[in-house]
Amino acid sequence: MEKRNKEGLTEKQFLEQYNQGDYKRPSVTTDVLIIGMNKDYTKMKILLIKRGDHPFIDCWALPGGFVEENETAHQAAARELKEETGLKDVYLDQVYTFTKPGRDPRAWVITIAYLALISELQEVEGLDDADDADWFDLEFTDEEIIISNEEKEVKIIYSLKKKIFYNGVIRYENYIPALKSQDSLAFDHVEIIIEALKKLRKQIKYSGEAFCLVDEKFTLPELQAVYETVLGQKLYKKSFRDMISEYVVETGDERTSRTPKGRRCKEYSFKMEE
Amino acid sequence: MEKRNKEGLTEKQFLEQYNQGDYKRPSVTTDVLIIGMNKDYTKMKILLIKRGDHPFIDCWALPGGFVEENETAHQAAARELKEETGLKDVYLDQVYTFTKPGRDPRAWVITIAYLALISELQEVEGLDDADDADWFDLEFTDEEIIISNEEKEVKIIYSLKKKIFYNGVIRYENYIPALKSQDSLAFDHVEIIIEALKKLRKQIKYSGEAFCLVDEKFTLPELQAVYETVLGQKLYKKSFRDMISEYVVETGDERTSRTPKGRRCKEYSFKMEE
DNA sequence: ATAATAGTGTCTATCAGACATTATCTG
DNA sequence: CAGATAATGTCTGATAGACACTATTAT
Repeated sequence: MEKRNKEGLTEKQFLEQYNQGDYKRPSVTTDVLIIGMNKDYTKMKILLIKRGDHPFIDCWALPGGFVEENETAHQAAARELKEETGLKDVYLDQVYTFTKPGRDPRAWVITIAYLALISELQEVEGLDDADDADWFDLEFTDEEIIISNEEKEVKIIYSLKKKIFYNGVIRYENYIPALKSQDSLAFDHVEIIIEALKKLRKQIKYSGEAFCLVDEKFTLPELQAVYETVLGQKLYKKSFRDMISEYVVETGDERTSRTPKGRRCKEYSFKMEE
Repeated sequence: MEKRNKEGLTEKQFLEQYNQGDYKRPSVTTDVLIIGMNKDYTKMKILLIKRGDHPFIDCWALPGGFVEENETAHQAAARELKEETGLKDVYLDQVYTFTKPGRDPRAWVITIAYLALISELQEVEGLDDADDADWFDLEFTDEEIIISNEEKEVKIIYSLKKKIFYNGVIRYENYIPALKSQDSLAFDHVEIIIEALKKLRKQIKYSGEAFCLVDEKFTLPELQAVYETVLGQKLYKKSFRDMISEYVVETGDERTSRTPKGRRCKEYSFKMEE
């Protein structure tokens, strides 16, 4: 015996007569922060595309696109990642959903931000509505965030100010960015980058995110360089090696590290457990 | 000199002629998992409402509602929380955005899930499209998740199976729920509860979420009971007290703990730093 | 009075932080 | 050969885990 609602309709009847009403609906996009390392692991690289149309024409922005009805946001982000870099099956994680009214001057648009980590920078070029696409150096300290590409003579700088706010009785510190350069990022994309980096830094010590940023085979100086670059601080070599020793295994080979003054040393790979 | 796009339009002209196109857009809702503790801190309580219409008629669901154009999702969640419990200025945190196609049989709906923590259970009643609203006991172990209300004779049980999957080279364990009881939750709300609890458990040790679940003034046995109930495991008293000692301060008073066989002991409050 | 809880003391194992030492490689 | 990096040993301090002990309180 099927249940009926107050109007006496079965679920099937209800769904047939259902109409979505005239609630206003937002467009939903995903924006993807794609992070890789430069050749010697001293800097993070992020992929940006240059906008070819209003709004924020000529500004650099995170790659992104609309979520379609028959896919998850994760799939949309993976599709975007693949379109831009050709990569698939890489680390891709939901970061935060940004919903501030007015964040897109065209219309009501919310975006689900994703973080992708890749071990090798791919050649990229502008597509679709993008005039250009390229890898940028990313520096993130307590004082500022610098996104630059020397070749293209672009240097985007935001100064950061810590602001304390409360969630219930819990105290948080948040970075408030303020543009310092001529060049700027489109939309609220600085905030997306900040949130994604905060999350990456929080997780890299206890999850294995760093392993997504090195090659399949790596040396310990390389792996340590990745940790140090992402965290923005030096680590003690011995402590670092103790910490990661249970997650790595020697390949048996030796080679020269890609780190700045790297010399010949043992090569490792990620230890798959059980 | 204002920038013009390829059609020769200024930004102002562009925005005037812009139309959102016929991309299909989803409805966007927030669902809020509101967690409190029972009187003796031995169980978590969550607020559910009983659906009065299709789909999932007569099923219990998380309170939630549409995000409106002039507000953030956080504000929408706070509004929902206030409508249901009358509470404001409590802990409220974004958990995850759920976007699986078909998660709502009526239409394309994505939901931004929030977690709210409160220190005192409020009287609730059904409103709007809800026939009823009430607090449920929540038990969450590695094997199953049980949501029950004796008075209403409702007992919802999902068994949990751990599934391993990979994100890049990183290995994750996830719970896959399977309904075991007659009663069930609406939509994908079990998954929301699972995600929110996972996040709460991860954070409670290193952030101060537990302080949002006790009264302003509390005893250490009470605070420890909250940790143990949320984490689903016993903690050593001495280690626990060492761990939290820097975050609490004696009020000078003494009183009887609300824990099961609690006796008279010192009362504390949360230490606001600097 | 009894039994359980509240509150501390102590010991151990672990681990990050901090140097130091030796071996090895690059230029 | 010189001067770095690679790899490892050792010491210290902080801390979670694990017991044990005393004092206090509810019944």
